[in-house]
Amino acid sequence: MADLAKLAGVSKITVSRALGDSPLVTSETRERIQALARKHGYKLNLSARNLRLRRSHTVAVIVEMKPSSGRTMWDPYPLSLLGGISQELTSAGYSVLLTTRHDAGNAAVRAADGLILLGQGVHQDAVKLYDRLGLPMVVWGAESAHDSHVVVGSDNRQGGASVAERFLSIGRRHPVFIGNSDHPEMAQRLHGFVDELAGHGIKPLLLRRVDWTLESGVEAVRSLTRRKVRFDAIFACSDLLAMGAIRALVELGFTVPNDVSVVGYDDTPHGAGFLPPLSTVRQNWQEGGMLLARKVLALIDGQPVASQMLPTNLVVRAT
Amino acid sequence: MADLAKLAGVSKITVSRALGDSPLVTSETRERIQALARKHGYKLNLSARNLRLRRSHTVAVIVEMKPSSGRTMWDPYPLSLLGGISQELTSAGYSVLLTTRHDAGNAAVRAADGLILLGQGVHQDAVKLYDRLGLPMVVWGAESAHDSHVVVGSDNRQGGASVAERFLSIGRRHPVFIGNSDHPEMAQRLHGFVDELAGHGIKPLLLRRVDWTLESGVEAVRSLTRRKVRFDAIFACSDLLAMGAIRALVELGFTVPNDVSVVGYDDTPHGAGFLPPLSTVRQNWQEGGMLLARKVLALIDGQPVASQMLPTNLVVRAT
DNA sequence: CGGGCGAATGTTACCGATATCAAGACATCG
DNA sequence: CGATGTCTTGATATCGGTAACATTCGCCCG
Repeated sequence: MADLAKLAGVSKITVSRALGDSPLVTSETRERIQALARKHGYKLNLSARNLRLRRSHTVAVIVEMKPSSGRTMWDPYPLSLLGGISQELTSAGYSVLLTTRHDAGNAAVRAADGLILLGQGVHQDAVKLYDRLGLPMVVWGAESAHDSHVVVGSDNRQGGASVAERFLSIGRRHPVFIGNSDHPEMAQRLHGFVDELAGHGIKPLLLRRVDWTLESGVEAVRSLTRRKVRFDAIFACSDLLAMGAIRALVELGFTVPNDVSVVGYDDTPHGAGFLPPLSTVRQNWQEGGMLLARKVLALIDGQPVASQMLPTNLVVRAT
Repeated sequence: MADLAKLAGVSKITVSRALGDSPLVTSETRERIQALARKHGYKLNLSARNLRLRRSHTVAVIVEMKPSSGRTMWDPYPLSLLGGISQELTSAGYSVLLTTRHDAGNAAVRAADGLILLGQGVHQDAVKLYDRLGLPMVVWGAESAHDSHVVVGSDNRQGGASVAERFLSIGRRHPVFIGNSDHPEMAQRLHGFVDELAGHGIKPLLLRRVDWTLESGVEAVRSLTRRKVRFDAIFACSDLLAMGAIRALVELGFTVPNDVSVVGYDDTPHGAGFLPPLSTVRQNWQEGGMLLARKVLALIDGQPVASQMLPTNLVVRAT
């Protein structure tokens, strides 16, 4: 910047102002200096600016990823969520710092202007951990009554309710829920499901499964038949679970959807390609990401921000 | 740091040295100062350090994402790749800056110490664009003879060849390839496939499909039967294509794998849950990510670095 | 006993930007 | 015509670290 100043025959500060589109400089000098900057490939030094401005223009996104192997990040938090976040933040001039949960104390994270937490649903303690940093923070997941974070998520309650509605409307009377009610988001799906059914005097069977894997779905259905339970509809908390369930059903001689209706959750492309094509509840992740980003930015800006749930919609395919 | 210095009764620089584990300070003072820092919750200011050190300790990861909607990032570049990158970089003290292709000129990207490009396979021009920044750069994808970037990818050639081998070993003689040979990675899968078959005097039918969607797979198979082509094996370049193909085959009255063998690519969890479970070629993304990270770090370090292809392996399931 | 050497710590300058306050040029006004 | 105000630009200090060079001190050795 000093060099540019010399070239333009002005002082450093004038260059700074010109490049920052400050109204304090004549439009003439501004343009002259900007042209000069372009010509010489001048690059602003972000560290210097951040140092002086005492902010980092960075939002840290903390993703829950089991480190090596295990559950990959395939299922619950697809990249489109990250895509939405990234798109929105960078277009606001912010950088996106990606970290996993395990470098919590990371200096770079602490230096961020704001935090977005993804996939912390299971670990409320993790949320508290980051809370201590005292940074503007937005969490993806389910809203819970007794804590005060800003939460963005899809309306899991409504998602569950819409499945119940569908089951009722096609005459199903013995529904089963497969999922993990300890997980806040899943618990809400369950609540929506149960409440809607309760309105019609029906109480679903709850089948608790911790894993979201295919095998888990298979096993769930097998256990149902082992216990000789009567059922005609399954609401699985993820597409993978649903696919596992269908697989087991077919193996056991049931037909889908004639004997048993099955609905999954997430609307993964692979679910759509399943045979038969899976009915499922869709969440709009891209938009969720954009919303998350906008909320942190608002918080950083000091504006009041409220939690928000995005609507979901039931995609009825062949199951 | 100045405050800490006052508290400890030493100078700033001694504090700096103590916290940086420099051998220039007595272990006694070092520990005293470190304890003091912990006690008072001292936080290093990264901007200041980066400014002084003239480096950002940051690697930018540039991801090809269609902005709004369209193909989400589900299919080709799963999060586990990012996970591997992030894990490796942060444990080396680096930050991961996530950006999409569309904020190319981004000041933060230019300030990074290194670049990792993901999903640029289709856009060789994008690679050149970033090349101009003159930063250490590593690209995920297929190695091509006529450019000089450091490339990490999975061995698509070998992947294709292994499918061919399998087809031959089970007596298939009329194989079809579905994919987009303009895409470098896919082209190599095709080459591996074709070369291996050629060794046995067989020439596969090439069915060019640009999209990696389910519908595209369906359509591909329909066009085959419309043209009354004889075929007994399909190698699809993605699991989704394969699932679409199978779906169409079943609709058209073929049985899989009796009439037609089908193999996909990527080993997605959903492919494994498909009915019937999909045979596919697996790539180890997590490891790919870690390798990418290690290579950029080595480049930043000034060490010589070579491209590297990771082995793939064929997972034979029911198709 | 003084010069020399090494270990521990300190002084000063600097990285590259921006905020604050000051100053010069020029127009307006009583 | 001098006072006042507006517009544009500049000098200086500062953000929080670290490198280079300087200093102090104790010890060894001839």
